[in-house]
Amino acid sequence: MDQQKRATISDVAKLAGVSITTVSRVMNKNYPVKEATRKKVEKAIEELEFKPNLLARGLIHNKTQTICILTPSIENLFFSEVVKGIDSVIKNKGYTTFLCNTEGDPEQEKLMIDNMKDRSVDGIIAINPRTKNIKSGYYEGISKQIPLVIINGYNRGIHCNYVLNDGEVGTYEALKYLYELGHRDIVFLRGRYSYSYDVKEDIYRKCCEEFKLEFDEDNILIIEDGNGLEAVEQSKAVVEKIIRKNDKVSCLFACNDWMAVGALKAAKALNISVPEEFSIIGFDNTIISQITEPSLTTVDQNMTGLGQISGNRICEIIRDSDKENKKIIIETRLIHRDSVSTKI
Amino acid sequence: MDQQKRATISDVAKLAGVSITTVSRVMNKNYPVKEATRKKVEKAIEELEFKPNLLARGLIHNKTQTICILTPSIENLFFSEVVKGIDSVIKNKGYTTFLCNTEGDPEQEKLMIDNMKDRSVDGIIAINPRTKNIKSGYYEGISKQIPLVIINGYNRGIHCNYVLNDGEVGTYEALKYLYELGHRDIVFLRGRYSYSYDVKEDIYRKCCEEFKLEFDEDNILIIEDGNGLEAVEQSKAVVEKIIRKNDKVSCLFACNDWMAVGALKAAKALNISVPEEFSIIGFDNTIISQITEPSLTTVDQNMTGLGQISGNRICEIIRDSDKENKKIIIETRLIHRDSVSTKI
DNA sequence: ATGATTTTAGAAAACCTTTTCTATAATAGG
DNA sequence: CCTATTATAGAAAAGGTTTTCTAAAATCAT
Repeated sequence: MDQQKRATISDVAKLAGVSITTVSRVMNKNYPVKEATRKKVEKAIEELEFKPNLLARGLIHNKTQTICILTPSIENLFFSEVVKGIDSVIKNKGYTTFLCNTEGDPEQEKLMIDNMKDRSVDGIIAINPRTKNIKSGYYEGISKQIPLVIINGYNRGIHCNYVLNDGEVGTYEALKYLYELGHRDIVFLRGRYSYSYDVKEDIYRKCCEEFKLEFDEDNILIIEDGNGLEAVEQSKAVVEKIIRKNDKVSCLFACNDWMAVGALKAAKALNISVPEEFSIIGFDNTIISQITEPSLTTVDQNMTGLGQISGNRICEIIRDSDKENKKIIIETRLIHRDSVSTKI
Repeated sequence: MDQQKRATISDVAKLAGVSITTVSRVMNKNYPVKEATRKKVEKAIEELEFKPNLLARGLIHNKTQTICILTPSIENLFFSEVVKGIDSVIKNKGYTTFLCNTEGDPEQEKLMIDNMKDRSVDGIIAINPRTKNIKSGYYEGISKQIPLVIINGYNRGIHCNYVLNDGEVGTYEALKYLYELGHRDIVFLRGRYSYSYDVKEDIYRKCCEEFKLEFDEDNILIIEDGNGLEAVEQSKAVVEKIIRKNDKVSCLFACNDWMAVGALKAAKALNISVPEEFSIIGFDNTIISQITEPSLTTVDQNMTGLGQISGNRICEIIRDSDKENKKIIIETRLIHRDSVSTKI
């Protein structure tokens, strides 16, 4: 490797016949320099292709123009869409992103944040961080040391900067929609381990009351893994079972699109047509909801927007350090596609 | 923000009553230190929760324990799967990843690499970089300055470290499979701008000769955007057109799963059943191939493996700098699902 | 022309480590 | 007991920048 040594500021100074101080001033335009001197220096900079060493700069300012994105799994459509949103805005502000995959492990989450502190990142955006670390106050502590934005991890009483989508309203509207189409026996399908599922189940229970539906605990289906093909398989299994068991059920609300796909596959396996005989609503509006046959009616979370807003927010926090914490809520929106029809 | 100042090495030295040199030696264990002194120092380190500043360290060694992953679009399933693979191996070797989204723009690609050089990353992994930058020799130049691995961008005569999947064999096997099932009029569907599509088209043309198929230039379909919903829409349009126009065609080979989904949708729109009346083979074996109805027969690229091998390779290159370039080829594998049947 | 003020530029300290070189203390060998 | 060697520790330089403080040069007012 012919690592031809990069020119340093003193190389430039020597070539231009000035001091390094002057070169620095020409680079940063933060102090007047006589026109003639500037020209000389600029010529030398050009000639040597001088680019300042960002590590040295970071060492002085204790700023690195880097932001860390913490995610449970980058290969999940939901997260990668959010990451894209974040990246698209902070890039324009001169930041570069460190990506940390925690694999959903609370301990790794902490280790990685430690690592990021050691690397002097300017801010951290944690996407769906583990509830455990939020509730324990860990994040609240971090938030006092370093600019932090938490996406989808709001906990009452824990003071941090949050950006989250309104899962409550989204769920309510989806359920109400089913109700208004005449459905009375609605299956609710969720994963076991996420705060967002708890919130949705809560709304489901409230809706049953509000709409005076005959509540049946068995209509709440729980699977273990909430994402990916595992979620599809598991959902398929439990949905097949409930349909076989209870022929009154005419529709299903799934906490995310994966689960909805599983439901779709269950219906297909039982030779039940969607949406004519069975309606399905998903959540997230990931790209898969447009690929299934029929396409999925689902609740849009505006994931890119979630990312963009978080990106802007972290920059704000970095800029004027100690403003008070904020909780920013992104609206959801029911997307009508082909997996829902009126109750016959 | 109560950025309580982190302890520095000299704080530790002062507290322990030794020189900073000694503290450094205790930290790095690269020089003998008397047991009693070590104890004192270790106690001080613990007490002050001292963690060395990685920027300062990087400045000296010109190593930062960071690796840059360059990708056209992280929200694309294919890329995010590869990223996950890379991340999983380099994490264990103490590296942290910078993520750069180029949005497929050759100029951004170069800017970001510049940025990464300024940040003194230890190595760069470029996933599906733009052909233009490879052919122009740009990457060959970079490769001489900094450890570099190119995933899926092999170009004969351009000397770099490559990791790639065997698109040629994968394509050949898929086409041969269709041929052996009795298909004689095979549509080929590709995107415009990627080298990997060129490779596949090449094989397609060779297969037509080898299998003595009646070659028809019109059976090569080209769409503009190769990925995501755009690819689905565009594919649907062109496939509908070709089926309408030429009723002999009985099957289609798509250069990736998105395009295959588009073909699936086209068939659906024309009320042609897959696979009974029309067979479709995709490429990549992304998760969507298991979600479509029917599920897609496709060529598996082992994306996680691609990532893992690239991660290991970059570490090797970083370690012993100037070994010769290597080209590592990952095998592909035809995955049989439900979108292909014998020609009736 | 002289002194006061403003421009412009450089020297040196600072940021936090690592590493080389030097010096002292401890041990061994005679 | 004295010298030669080894074990241990510190001072200082280096890495590349920014910034403060000081000094010289140029401008202005009188």
